[in-house]
Amino acid sequence: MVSEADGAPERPARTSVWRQGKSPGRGGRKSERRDQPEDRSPRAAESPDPPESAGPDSNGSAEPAGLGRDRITDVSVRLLDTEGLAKFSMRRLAAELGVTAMSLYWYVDTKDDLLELALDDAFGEVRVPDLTDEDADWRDQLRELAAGYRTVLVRHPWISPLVGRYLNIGPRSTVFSSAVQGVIRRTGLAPLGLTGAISAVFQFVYGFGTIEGHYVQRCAEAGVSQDEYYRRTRGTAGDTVEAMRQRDFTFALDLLIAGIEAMRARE
Amino acid sequence: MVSEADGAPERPARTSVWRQGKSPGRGGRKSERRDQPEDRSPRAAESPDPPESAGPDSNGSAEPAGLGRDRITDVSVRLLDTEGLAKFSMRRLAAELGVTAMSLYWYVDTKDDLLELALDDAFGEVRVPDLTDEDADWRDQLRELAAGYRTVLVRHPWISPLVGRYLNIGPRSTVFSSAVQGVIRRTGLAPLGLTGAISAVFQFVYGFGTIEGHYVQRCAEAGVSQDEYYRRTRGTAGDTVEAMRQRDFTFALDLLIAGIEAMRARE
DNA sequence: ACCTGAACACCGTTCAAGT
DNA sequence: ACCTGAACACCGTTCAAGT
Repeated sequence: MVSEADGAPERPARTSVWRQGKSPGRGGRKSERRDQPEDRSPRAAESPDPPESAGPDSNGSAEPAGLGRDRITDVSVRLLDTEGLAKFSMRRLAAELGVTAMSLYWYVDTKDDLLELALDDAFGEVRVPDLTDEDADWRDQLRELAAGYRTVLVRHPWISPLVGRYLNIGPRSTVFSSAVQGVIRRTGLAPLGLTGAISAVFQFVYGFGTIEGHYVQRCAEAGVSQDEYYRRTRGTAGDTVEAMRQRDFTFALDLLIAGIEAMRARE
Repeated sequence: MVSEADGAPERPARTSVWRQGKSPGRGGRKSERRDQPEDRSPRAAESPDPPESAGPDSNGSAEPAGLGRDRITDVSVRLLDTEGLAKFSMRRLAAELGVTAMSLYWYVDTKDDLLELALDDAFGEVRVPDLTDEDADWRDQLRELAAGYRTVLVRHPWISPLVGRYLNIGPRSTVFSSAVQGVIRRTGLAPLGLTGAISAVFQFVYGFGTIEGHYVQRCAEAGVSQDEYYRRTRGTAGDTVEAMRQRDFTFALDLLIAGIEAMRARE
């Protein structure tokens, strides 16, 4: 929502994963895909849906060491972290879970749905500032949110290409997006400038975190420190990579904040 | 270089495609991959390399309607535009060229190399301003370059995920990067702020163009206008999507320029 | 010099079937 | 309710061989 990149999805983005809180959903045998909003009610199909045996909250301690959507999502995130998006496959994940690939399709309609779940989990890691605190400086809150987003992008490099692939309307993504809007609203910019300012700031953080994560990953794969890698590709040494990067990030964020203040004063 | 997104490459980024101007390169039977810079001189292998029969400039009109790296690259770009990155395969491309997939490997070592070539071609479409013109306002030149980058990102949505995948040191990419640096240098910012300012501006444009391209693509796939799509997903109508977007882009760019001026005055 | 056929080790997903 | 085996239609890439 805030920024994105493309991995060229095969089918138009849908929102099906989020149709029901977290209960595993049947795929429906024929996968009738329509873009009409609300074309299938939560459990309207002809098949006998699960009777929700453990009461309204389906994840007590009742999960009998089985799969479950939560466990599948957790292991997906771990696998994506360690092996990367390119090597992530349903078969590989299933093997990790000690099960065949086809079992996964009971909990998830497609691989894309699974990735949406993992992505939303990752967004849950971004700490959001308390927007009801009227004494807090919006600049500090903006810096906190930007830093948090950057950190997550670097910690989970696979999220960058996914951010643009889906609509990102999962619960945790929504919390993040709302926080972004909330912080920018506190700047005192005129309403017409809000979305532009959101773009300016968070597209920047997205791009910055994306290269940074990529760089870190490349170094790890090459078995080389960031400074060593830099020395090899750029030649000149001098400062440490992390120091240069932190300086650039801070400078750019200060630039954006100064820009916001200038625009606010302009109207 | 200026910004990137990740499609999770399988192997560490190399620079092999650019080792020789544009002559097709043999793969080398065993593909000895080392990261040492300059570990293989242009033509030092044991295999008998092509004798460059048509003189130093290999592409006169001597291409006998065969493949050739240029034609392969051109068709790749066209295919990527029409069918997207996900559906782009060596087999599909070969079919388009009326040849088997394996033929391509005579001209290109890997699919990644091919994508690097296509990406560089796309960067060649960005018009760069005349940086030697001292009378020109850097703000105008910045706006021109930003608009050009945005346009290319939207016209070729597949480049977004590739920008981060490779080093982008092809000839056309290099021209673009140099122009970016040149424009920012003209702002009068102190040297330490230059890279940060480049980040702020071009990561923003990258992110902005990426969502925009994605949105356009999604609408096209759904066979629906942008405004119709917006109405369906957001509900409220009012302004046209293109108008809102242009307003946001302009506002954000103005914000960034104001930010640059503020930072310049600060030192 | 250029191109191919056959093969290897993978994919995501469906379907009918098991318990 | 949950899981599987077999199958379909794909991948990128290698290798030995053709002309």
